[in-house]
Amino acid sequence: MAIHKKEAFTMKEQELAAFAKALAHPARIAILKVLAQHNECFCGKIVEILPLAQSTVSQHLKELKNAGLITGTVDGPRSCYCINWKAFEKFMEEFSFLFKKLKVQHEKACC
Amino acid sequence: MAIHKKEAFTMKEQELAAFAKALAHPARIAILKVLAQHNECFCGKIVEILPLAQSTVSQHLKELKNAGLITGTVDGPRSCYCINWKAFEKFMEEFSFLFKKLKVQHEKACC
DNA sequence: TAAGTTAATCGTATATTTGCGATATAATAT
DNA sequence: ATATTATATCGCAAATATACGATTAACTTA
Repeated sequence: MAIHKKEAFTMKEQELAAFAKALAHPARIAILKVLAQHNECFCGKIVEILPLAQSTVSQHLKELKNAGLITGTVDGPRSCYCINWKAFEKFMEEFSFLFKKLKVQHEKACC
Repeated sequence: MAIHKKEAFTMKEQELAAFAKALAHPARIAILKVLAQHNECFCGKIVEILPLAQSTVSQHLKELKNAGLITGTVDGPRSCYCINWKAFEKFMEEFSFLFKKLKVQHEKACC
């Protein structure tokens, strides 16, 4: 492909795509579930529950963190991860807004 | 990586991830916008608007179609693509449901 | 200080995605 | 029948993503 063309699209399109990408792997959705269900949400707990190696879980956590969906704070030798509900909600709203906007545009264009 | 472990997760997790994946590229979000804004939504129109080669657009359309987000019907020498609003709405609802479920679980776990 | 625990990072292998030109296919128009 | 048009598919190159073992870093405990 040579060069990625993501920068050719609008910031909003890129943002939405990045959010969707963070959720685009079942492991990351499963991790969010674990984080929601357990209050003390450190990496080892997730490794215990999911069928993935520690390094793999750590990598998925990093991606969720980069996307802003979770926060990670150092807690002694551990890292405590939590869902960033505000960011999560914001993204959900933006997707819902996109969907509604598309519907309105479609109605204008064809009906 | 040797082996993908997607099959180790629940069907629902895989479904949601697959939907997110379809939206995980700005080009595909841009394509959905074009489809919503134009009533006659064939491939050439999209190629005209987006800074991508025809084969690339065709590939993105294929992925959106595989994810069930759009339908494509042959219309003479062209293919007419339309957003599958029902499927789109269903997925939006499932994501919104996931989000709400996570919040409820989190409240039970920590408050 | 030494040993143990936890998680991040590195290195590597493999799979998938992205992108495009070229070609093939299918319908239309001349 | 031939040329034209529109799109799908093929083949390739390069970038990314996924997965894991090994190592490193950082903190805790004995």
